[in-house]
Amino acid sequence: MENNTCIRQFADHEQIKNCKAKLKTAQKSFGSLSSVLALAGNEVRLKIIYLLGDEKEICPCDLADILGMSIPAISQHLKKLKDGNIVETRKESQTIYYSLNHENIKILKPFFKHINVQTLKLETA
Amino acid sequence: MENNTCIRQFADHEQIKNCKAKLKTAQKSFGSLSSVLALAGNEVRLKIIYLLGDEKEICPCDLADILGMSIPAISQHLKKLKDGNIVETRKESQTIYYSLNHENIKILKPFFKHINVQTLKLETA
DNA sequence: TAATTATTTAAGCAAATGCTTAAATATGCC
DNA sequence: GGCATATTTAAGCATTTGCTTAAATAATTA
Repeated sequence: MENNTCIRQFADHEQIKNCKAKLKTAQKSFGSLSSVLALAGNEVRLKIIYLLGDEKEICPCDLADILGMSIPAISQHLKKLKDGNIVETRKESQTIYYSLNHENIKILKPFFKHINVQTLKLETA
Repeated sequence: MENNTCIRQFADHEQIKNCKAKLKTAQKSFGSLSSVLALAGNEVRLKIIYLLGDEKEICPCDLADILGMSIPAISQHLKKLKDGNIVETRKESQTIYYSLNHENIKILKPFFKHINVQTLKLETA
C-alpha cells in the first residue's frame, strides 16, 4: 500500500503542515462526532431522533407501528442509539420508554430546525 | 414479518397518530438529510470536510498525505462527497482541486463549531 | 403456575462499505 | 510520440450494516 506515485512535486507543503496540525489539535473530536453523525445518518434512526425531539418519550412497540417496521428491527436501532448515549430509557412495568438524552444531543438540534424549515419551504412552494 | 405480538393494548394512539402525521409532512427531508449525515458520519470524510471548511481547496494527493491514506482510498471518498454535492472540483492542468460546496453544506456548519469548541475545552482542561 | 404481553437477544443472510492492488485516463514535458 | 505525474476506475475481499425469523427475558394477569 501507500506508494501510488504522486509525490506531488508542487505539493503545497505549507498547507499540508497546517492541515496536519489542525487535525492533531482536534483529533479527539473526530471519532466521537463522526459516530454520532453515523448514527443519525440512517433514515430510520434519524426519524426516531426527530420524533423523540418532540414527543418526550415513545416505546419500541409504538415506534414500530409509527415507522411501519418490525419490533426487533426498531429495538436494534434503539440499542445503537442507547449505546451512543443519544437516548435513554425509563421502565414502567412491561413498557420501556425511550427519550432523548438532551445533554448529548445538543449537536443534533440544528438538524431538527433544518428539517422543519425545509418542510415549511416545501409546503409553501 | 411484521407480526411480533405486541399490539400494545395501552398504545398511545393519539401519539402514534401525531407522529405519523409529523413524519408525513417532513417526509421529503429525511432521505436527503440522512444521506448527508451518513457522508459526514465517516471519520475520514468528516476530516476532509472539516479541512476544506478552512482551507478553500485541497487536491487528492495532498489529502492522502495529510490523512496518511492511499490515493485511491481518498479518491473514492471524494467521489462520494461529490456525488452528494458536498464538494465541487476545479481542474488546473493535472491537478484537481476539491472545495466545499458552501451552499449545500450550511447544515454541517454547526459541527465545525462544535469541533472547535470541544477542542478548545480539551486544551484548556 | 401457566399464559399473555413488551422487549431484547441471537443466528442467518443479503447488501453496502471501505480498503487494497492493478489498470485506465488525462495532462504536461522531453 | 513516449515517459512521468495526478487522478480515477475497476475488481477483489474482509467487515459492517440492517433486516428476518426464532428463541430468550421479564413483567402481568388469570
